[in-house]
Amino acid sequence: MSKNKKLLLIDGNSVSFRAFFAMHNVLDKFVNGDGIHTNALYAFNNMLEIILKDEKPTHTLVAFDAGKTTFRTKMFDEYKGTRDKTPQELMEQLPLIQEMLNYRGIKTYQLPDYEADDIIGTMAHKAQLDDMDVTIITGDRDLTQLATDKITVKVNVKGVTETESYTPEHVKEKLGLTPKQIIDMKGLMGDASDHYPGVEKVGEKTAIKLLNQYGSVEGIYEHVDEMKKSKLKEHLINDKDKAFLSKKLATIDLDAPVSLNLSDLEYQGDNQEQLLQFYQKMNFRTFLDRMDVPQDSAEDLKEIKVQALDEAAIEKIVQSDKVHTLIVEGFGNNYHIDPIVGLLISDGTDFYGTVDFAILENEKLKAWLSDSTKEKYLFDNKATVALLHRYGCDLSGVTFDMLLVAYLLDTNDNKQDIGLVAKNYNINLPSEEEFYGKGVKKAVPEDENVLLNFLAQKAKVIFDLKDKMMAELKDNDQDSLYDEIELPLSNVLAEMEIKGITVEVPKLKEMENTFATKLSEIEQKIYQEAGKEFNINSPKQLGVVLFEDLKLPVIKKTKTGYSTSVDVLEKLKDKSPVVQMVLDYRQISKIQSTYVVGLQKFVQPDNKIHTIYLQTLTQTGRLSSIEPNLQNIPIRIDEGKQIRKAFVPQHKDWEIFSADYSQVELRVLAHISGDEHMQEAFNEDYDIHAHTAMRIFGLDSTDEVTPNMRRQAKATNFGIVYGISDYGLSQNIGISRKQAAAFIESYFEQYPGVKKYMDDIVKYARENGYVETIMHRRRYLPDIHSKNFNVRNFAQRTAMNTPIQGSAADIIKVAMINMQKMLEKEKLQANLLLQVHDEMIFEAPKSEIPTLEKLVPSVMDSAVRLDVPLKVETAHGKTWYEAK
DNA sequence: GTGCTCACG
DNA sequence: ACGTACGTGAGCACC
Repeated sequence: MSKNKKLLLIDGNSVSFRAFFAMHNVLDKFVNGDGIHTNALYAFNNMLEIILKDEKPTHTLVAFDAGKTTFRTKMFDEYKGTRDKTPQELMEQLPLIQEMLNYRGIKTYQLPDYEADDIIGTMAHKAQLDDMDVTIITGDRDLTQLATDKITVKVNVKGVTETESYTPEHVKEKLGLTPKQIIDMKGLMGDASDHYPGVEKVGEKTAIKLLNQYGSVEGIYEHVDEMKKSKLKEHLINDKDKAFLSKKLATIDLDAPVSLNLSDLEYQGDNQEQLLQFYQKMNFRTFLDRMDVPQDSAEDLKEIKVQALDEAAIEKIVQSDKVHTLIVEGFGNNYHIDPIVGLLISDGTDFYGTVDFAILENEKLKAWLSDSTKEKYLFDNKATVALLHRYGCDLSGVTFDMLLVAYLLDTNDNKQDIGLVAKNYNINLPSEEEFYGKGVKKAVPEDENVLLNFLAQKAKVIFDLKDKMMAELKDNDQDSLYDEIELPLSNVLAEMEIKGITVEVPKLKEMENTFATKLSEIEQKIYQEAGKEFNINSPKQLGVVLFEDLKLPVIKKTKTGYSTSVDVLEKLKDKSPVVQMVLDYRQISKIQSTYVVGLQKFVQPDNKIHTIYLQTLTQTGRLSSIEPNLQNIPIRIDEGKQIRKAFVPQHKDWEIFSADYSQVELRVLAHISGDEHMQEAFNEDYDIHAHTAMRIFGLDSTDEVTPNMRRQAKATNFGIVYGISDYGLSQNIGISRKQAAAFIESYFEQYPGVKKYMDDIVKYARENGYVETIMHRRRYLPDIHSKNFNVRNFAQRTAMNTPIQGSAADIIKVAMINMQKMLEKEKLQANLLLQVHDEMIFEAPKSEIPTLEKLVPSVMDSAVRLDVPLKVETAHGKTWYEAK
């Protein structure tokens, strides 16, 4: 009857579930005035707005599951038996979601004894008979069996705002099956998450193969007798009943006793008034903003009156006892060189701003900035300190750095953007990109009032969110991580960056010439061998030469062609002389472009490189270093290591001094796992890798350990820290997967505490949604609940690794802060210049080296108290090269 | 802008 | 059966 009618069907339970876990990391931020969590509600509504806009349905229905028992549990009482309980924080939101849907003019429905799937199947079927187009939105793939020419099934991917569309063509492309055959596939393979069995040893691959041959479960069993004798045939025969039962369980009912007519589903559109009240009750600012209704002006950020930051204003500021928020706005991402564009100071009531930096020469303002009794809030202390330093100002008295707090609360808030943080709290402040534009359009607004108003908005947001964020920090037991580690560290890092490390450019120039000659030599040889000239740096062109012209065997492929990575080339070394040449070329070319040439671009007129440490980026709590990255200067191969000869102390008669923690991650593991054998090894200061080798190879003494055994044990220790898999270990040390699995088993037998830690931490992550370090640094792991095997496994390995890597990061951060204090206290001239995850690099007068050799290890090994000792090794020399 | 490769811990 | 080591940044080719 109607070509242009369109029905939108949503699986309420599965989408709510996904919405909940997609925003699980912000669970505590989304709480309304009544203490009810609203994260799933928020994400669900966000998705709904996008879907309604895209689909423009005329009819809508959201189906929910009615209860625990269904006709399926009657057929098979373990159906969905082992499924985790729905979290309480989600349970309380389900009625709210239904309420909101009502206000949005969308019908909701549930039916005793039936799942949402069956309601959707039935209504989709009805609508199809009526010639309507149907779109189904769901969080899980079970519904894809419903796809037809008229019915499209869209499955949420990555959260809920993106979907993957399943049409019959798409199913064919992905699986090589028709949608209906998905039921047969599930019958054969079963479903782990719904907890019903299929045929033993039959997974997706086998199921698809069988169905391509025989069409359906019925078809398979008609021909099962004709199959060749095989394990598969045996399993099929043994599990015939299971296959048919599972197929039934997997089949969505298209004729459930649903008491709805299509006309009941007509989309009504929003009830503005009720929806408005509802959003207000839920504190949904973003949605209120979109509703285009007048708002409470007290909360409105749109216009803030900014007064001039002049001498009169400064007088008021310095006289005041109030806390002030300070915005020093840089433009560009390198605050060591890019310009400052604006300055704003506010006590929350008055906002004083200027774009004229002569004001920073004002002595009263200078004194106020450096006065530690004058309390200040800001966003990004390190950047602010660095910017002000360039104008001869010191900064002190900062107690709230919103950047650091946001990152500690959730390591995913690592975009260094105040607008993005504000959005997490439902406050509509433009992001840097939204305000300044991006790409070629990126620019400071011509009208300075526009800019100052933006800065005022930032200041206001900082005031508005400070209490809430600090309270969250306390709830998470992270206040001392912030007060005692991250905030003091930001000052230490600022000092290190500002100080910079001296580089001898002539030394780099000299290397550049040497390597250039070497490169062109190898280049010519490669061309000769290959019989043609080509770009060796192009993996594509290189692939053609190696695998087509020279016909070398293809070991690995990438998405786009042949892989030419080191591990592939290593295996092809003896097949053709050109392979070794390419390896040599690659090595030198990397050193040349990234380091010899690359680093020179960063040397400033003071002959120094000033890197930027990102303190709020990594998921584990480590630092990272950019522009340039000084944490990956070559050391493993000698040609590369030469680069370090260009890094020198800033004065004659000074030296570079370095100190690193020995096996800090394994010591952390020994501590947090409490494993007796591993702790003993460290307490007795044994060679840990040899000791591990002795244990896993069942030897009586470390004297029997061969170098190869030690090497393998070392790799296993690393693997353990990374959240081991037999495959990963086998690849790394070139043994079979079986052998690797045996190593791991033996390892866990010898170190049962480690095994227990691995099991417990994954369980902890599942129950709490996050893991934490010894200093309570948190990392949320929503993927721990993923249905996807790979995604879930990755999250599990992360759960194992993060507390280890993160605690090691905590430890060195404490050591850096203590070290800086100690240098000051002892009035040493030595400067802390660099940090490379487990080591600190200093420059110091030669005369101070003996002092440092005692002092630095003692500060580092006493940074925290673990159940095993920390061990520190030091070295020094004229250049960084010699300090190792 | 994305993918590949490779430098570090 | 699935396809894997953990955490980063930068240069180059190619679209």
